[in-house]
Amino acid sequence: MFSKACEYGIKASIFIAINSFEGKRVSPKEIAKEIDSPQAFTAKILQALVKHNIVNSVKGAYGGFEIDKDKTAAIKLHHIVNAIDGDSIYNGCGLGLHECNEAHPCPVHDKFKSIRDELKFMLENTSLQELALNIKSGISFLKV
Amino acid sequence: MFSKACEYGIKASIFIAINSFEGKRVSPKEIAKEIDSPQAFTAKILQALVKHNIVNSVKGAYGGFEIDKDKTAAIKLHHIVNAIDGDSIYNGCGLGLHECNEAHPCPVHDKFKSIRDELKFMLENTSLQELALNIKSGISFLKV
DNA sequence: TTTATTTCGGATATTTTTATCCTATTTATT
DNA sequence: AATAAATAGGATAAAAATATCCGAAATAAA
Repeated sequence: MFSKACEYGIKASIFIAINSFEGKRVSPKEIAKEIDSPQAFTAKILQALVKHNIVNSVKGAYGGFEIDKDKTAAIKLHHIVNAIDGDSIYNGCGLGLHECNEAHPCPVHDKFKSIRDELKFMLENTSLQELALNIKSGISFLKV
Repeated sequence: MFSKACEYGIKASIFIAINSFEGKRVSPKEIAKEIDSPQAFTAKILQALVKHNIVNSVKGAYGGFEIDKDKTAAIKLHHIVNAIDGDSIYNGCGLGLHECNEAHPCPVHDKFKSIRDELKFMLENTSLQELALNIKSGISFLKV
């Protein structure tokens, strides 16, 4: 579904959000430990998230990664997914046709339509805030 | 969503089915041309489909690949997808957790639930026969 | 039995994804 | 100004996915 990079990116964003609620910045090391991912690779993904203005980074001593508290409700899953994997999951053709639409559909175009739409809706309407709150309250988990 | 190999496998199966309706066997060369895929790689995928009893192969002169006419209605997309990609698309965790279920859900477990279920249902209830008939009648397309 | 045709399957190559390492740069503190 | 602590980013490595090549084996027809 998602690439590894994207999975790490989503989980990292959630962990950063949780800490930002409490005014804490976190390092790639802490993040990687908490989401069970390779540290250096995670750092690279964080760079991408910073470039896409999803995550904010502060260099130097006492620096780290953070997310503006007031932005977590506005940041939706699709922002993160788009930044890392692009939009092909819900916009691309299920069978890889270059041109696939109502007028020229691939064999599974119609079968996939509602699935793709539901996926897109979910990604566009799920906020980082709610995911972070669910982790915080022990409703869901970032690893194992 | 699916791997390239799986995309090719689905399209190849459809093309073979169409030809089998007319009692014709097809070669990797014809298949690759018709579904716009690399020939040798497609041949490898066909071997996998043969091993999984989805496609039948006949060696030697006048040989080629075919699918038992009477099996196309029973062959569902999930048979092909499972043979090539496994079941992780609809059974695996969306964020790659090793253990992800109602009791220990990942952050998107619930959000994905209906999407995964719908995808699974679709794959289990879409037959090769209907996909092949749609291609045959010009309703859908295998390439471009 | 020979020949032509065709799939099978092992070896290899290429590309993409995933992952690691090291140095440069930035910044707060002393 | 010096130092220590961080991220940034380029170079490289490893693994997986995608793709190609070629000889072996099987089979129908001549």
